[in-house]
Amino acid sequence: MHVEEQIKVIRQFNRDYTAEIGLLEKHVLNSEYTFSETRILLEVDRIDHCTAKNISEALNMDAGFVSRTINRLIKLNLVEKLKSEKDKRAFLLQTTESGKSVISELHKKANAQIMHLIENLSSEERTRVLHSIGELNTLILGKNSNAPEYITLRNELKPGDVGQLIKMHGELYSKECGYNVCFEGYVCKTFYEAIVHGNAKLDKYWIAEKEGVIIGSIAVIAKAHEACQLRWLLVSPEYRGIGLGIRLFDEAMAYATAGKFKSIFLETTKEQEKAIQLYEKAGFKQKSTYKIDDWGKSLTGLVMEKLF
Amino acid sequence: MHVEEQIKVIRQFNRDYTAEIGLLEKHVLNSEYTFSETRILLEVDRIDHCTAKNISEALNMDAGFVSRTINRLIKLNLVEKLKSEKDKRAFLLQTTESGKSVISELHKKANAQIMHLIENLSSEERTRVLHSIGELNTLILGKNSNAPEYITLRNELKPGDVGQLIKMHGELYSKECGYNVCFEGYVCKTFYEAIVHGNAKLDKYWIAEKEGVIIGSIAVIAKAHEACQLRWLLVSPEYRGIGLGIRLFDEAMAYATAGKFKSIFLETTKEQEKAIQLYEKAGFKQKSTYKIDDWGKSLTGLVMEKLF
DNA sequence: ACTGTTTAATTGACAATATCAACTATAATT
DNA sequence: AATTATAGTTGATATTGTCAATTAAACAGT
Repeated sequence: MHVEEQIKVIRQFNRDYTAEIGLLEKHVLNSEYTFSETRILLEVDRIDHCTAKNISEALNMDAGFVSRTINRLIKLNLVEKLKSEKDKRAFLLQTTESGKSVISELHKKANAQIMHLIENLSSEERTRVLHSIGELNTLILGKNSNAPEYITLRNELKPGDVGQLIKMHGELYSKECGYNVCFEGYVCKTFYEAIVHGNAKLDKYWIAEKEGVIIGSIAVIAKAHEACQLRWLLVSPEYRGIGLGIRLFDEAMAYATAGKFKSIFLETTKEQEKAIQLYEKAGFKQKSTYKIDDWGKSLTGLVMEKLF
Repeated sequence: MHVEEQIKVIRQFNRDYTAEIGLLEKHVLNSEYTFSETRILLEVDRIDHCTAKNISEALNMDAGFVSRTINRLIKLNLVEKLKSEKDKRAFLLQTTESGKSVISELHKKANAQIMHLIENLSSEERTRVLHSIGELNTLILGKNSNAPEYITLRNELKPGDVGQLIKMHGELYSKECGYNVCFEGYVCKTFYEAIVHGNAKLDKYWIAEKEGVIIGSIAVIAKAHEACQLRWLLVSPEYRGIGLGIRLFDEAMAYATAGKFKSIFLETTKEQEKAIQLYEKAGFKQKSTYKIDDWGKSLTGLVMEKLF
């Protein structure tokens, strides 16, 4: 799609979305108070130690208009002014009890509106909505919410997970290492063997998710002679540098060393210097190497092992 | 995430997004004409055989206000009224030459604004933006733009495609047929064999995409004795019923019968009655069956063949 | 063809919101 | 202490939103 087309699509969306949200807002704010009165009331409640300045900035409103409207709200007994100790020019604003009850009604109404918007969506579709919102938040609004607390780990594989992990491997190693589609085919083989011929009781997978989207993975797969293999350690580029890789690695190693296995090994390539450093720091030793020639460039495969 | 949290996230996004777009609009419409004048002018231009009624509906404006504003635009020589032949109460509105040039400037400004918004994004990130917008368009705004003209077919496999196709197979057959993760593992094997051990010259893949997102697939894979196998026919549920499956199938069959092969076969299960009908209509005959027991339920595999 | 009912557009009156500039009291800076 | 900046207020005015009444044409039913 050309840039011109992209811009057209975005502009159309902006028109439609703001129209839709505008309608919702209109309905919600359509109370016995005026539109601006309610907006300001909500803002006074939202902001702690709120001043008139805060409001005119937050809502992009003229200071004079805000001043007048606040004084109207005070007459209506929804808001009260407290003297600010720090700055005798300014007042601290807060909602009265009666204001709070008005607000609570408004929030109920607004929540009901949004609920109505998504009530016919399946939980899977709601996840898609939230993911898309997260994408636009980061990409368009420049808001990052990669806080670790939103990232969850789970152990069961859901339908589609395997494909998603293969996809991520394919895309990532193509972009960062220049591997071709043969590599992705090879990853398919590793998953096929683990899923279809693996040991359901001993094999363990960790999927790191944010808002329902996979952003990282690792697994411990049982092998002969009480050994196990560490596989598919992966963290999406956008989520690196927040300790997610270490977290996944630690989880996997904790399980591997918990008594069920006597050793662990992994396969990587000489290229992955940073990863090799991590593995060596954790006690892995380089054991053997082999040639890889069909991933688009000549590589040296590396087997690393740690005995418990 | 709880529904309450989801609603909170959505409401926050709505506030932020409308604020952002509002700012853009403000900047764009900040010309020598008033906000409403420009909005109405743009609408007159956008709508063919436009009447005042159309505008007050499209922009959700009071009919009286629209009437006054249009008459002002006429005085400014940006818009002109033509008598409507059909309805002598109404007038047809259209922009004058001078109106058109004003509009063209506005569009330039608006496009530049959006360009500015996305100029620092990589093409991959822009695709993510458009995909998210598409998602919100369907899920929130209820807009379906599944018109066939937006769907493109391509033949090369890009990094991540294989994983995405496996993911789609895993999710789809889990949802629609109740297959377990073993099925997804089996799909991995089929891709592994085709990608790593396939015949790059004879094998051919078709990927159906919409806005950069895969929505369907099919492939013809060369086999021994000048036979070939039809594989991975898949159409996302949201895009069924628009002939995409047939389109993919026809493409694949056209290639298979073009001289390079003497026969084609495919594997499916007895369960897939609709698909089997399609294949039989195209001349495939049921050839043999086999048992499948590890996909979460007992199934009868079916091989179908067509000789050319 | 006549009648009552809608409908597109207009107009008047007025309310709500937006914008600007002037002004007061206080804070911050030098 | 003088200057400059800031929070809030007030007045004037422009723009936008809302409602009800009016006109002329269209429409539906008899």
